[in-house]
Amino acid sequence: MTQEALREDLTDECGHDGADSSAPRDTLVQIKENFVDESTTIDMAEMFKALGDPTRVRIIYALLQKELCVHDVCIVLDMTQSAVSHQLRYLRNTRIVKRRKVGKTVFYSLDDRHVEEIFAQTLQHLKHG
Amino acid sequence: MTQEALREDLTDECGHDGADSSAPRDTLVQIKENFVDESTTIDMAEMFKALGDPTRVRIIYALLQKELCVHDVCIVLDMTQSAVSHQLRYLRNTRIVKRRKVGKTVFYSLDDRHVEEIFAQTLQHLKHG
DNA sequence: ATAATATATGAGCATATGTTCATGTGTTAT
DNA sequence: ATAACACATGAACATATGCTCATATATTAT
Repeated sequence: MTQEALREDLTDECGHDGADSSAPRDTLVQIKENFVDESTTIDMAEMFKALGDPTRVRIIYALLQKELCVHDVCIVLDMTQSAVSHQLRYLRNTRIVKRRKVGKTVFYSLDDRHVEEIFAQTLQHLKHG
Repeated sequence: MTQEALREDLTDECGHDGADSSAPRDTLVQIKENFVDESTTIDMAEMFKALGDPTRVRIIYALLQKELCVHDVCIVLDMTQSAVSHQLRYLRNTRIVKRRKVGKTVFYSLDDRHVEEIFAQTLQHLKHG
C-alpha cells in the first residue's frame, strides 16, 4: 500500500469531523505503516488467546517442569480426560506443545523455549502492577 | 495445603482406574506443589486474554510507537470511537495502558515496559514455528 | 446558558469459548 | 478375536466476548 493510498484512507471513522487530531496526520500515517503485517497481528493475538485461559496456563506450568502424558496432566490439574485432551489439542494447534507417542501413551511437552520467557516477563508485569 | 492433603487429593478424575501413570505419584505431587498460587495463575490468564485479540494487539502496537489520544487511535485503527474506547478500558483494567488527561483529550500510553518484551518474545516464537 | 467536542459506558446481539457427555480410534494384553 | 486401556473428537449447552447503537459525562468555546 502506498503512502498516498494510506493518506486517502485516513478519513474519519470516529464520528468526529476530523478538524483536529492531536498528532499530525503524517505521524499517524507513519504509525500505521510501522505495523507488522495484518496476518502477523492476527497470529500474535491467536498466540496470546491460546495462553489466555487458566486451564491452559496450568497445563503449561506443569509441562514447564516435566514432559507428561495426558493421564498425568489430568491428575495434576484434577480435570477430566476429555477437557484436558481438548485443551492439549488447542495448544498443539498453536504450536505451543508437541506430542511424542510411546505405545498407547502420548507424551506432551513444550514446543518452544520462548514460552518460558513469555511467562517470566508476564510474572514480572504482574508483580510490577 | 500439606503434602498429605495433596496426596489424598490425587484421586483419579480421568475415567481411569489409576493403575498406572507414567510418572511416579510423588513426582506429580511435586509438580502440583510447584505451581504458582491459583490467583496468580488466573491473573496470568487474564493478562494473556487481554493481549489475545487482534484489535488490542493493534492498539498496543500503535502505543508502542507513541502516546496517542483516543481519537488518533480511532484513525490509526480505522475503528469507531466506541469500539476503541471499550478496548482501551479493557487494557486499562489490566494495567497494560495508562491515561493522561489534558483538557478534554485523554492520552493513552503503555503502562509497562514488559509488554514490549512479551511482544518481542512472541514474535520470536511465531518466526520459529 | 448553549453548543460543540472528546471520551466513557450500558444494553443488546451475534459469535466464540470451555466444559461435559457420548462415542470413536489406535494400541496392548489375554 | 475380545477386552482393556489411553487418548481423540463431535455435539450440545451455558457463559463470555466484541462490536454497534444510543446516550451520558466532562471540558471548552461562544
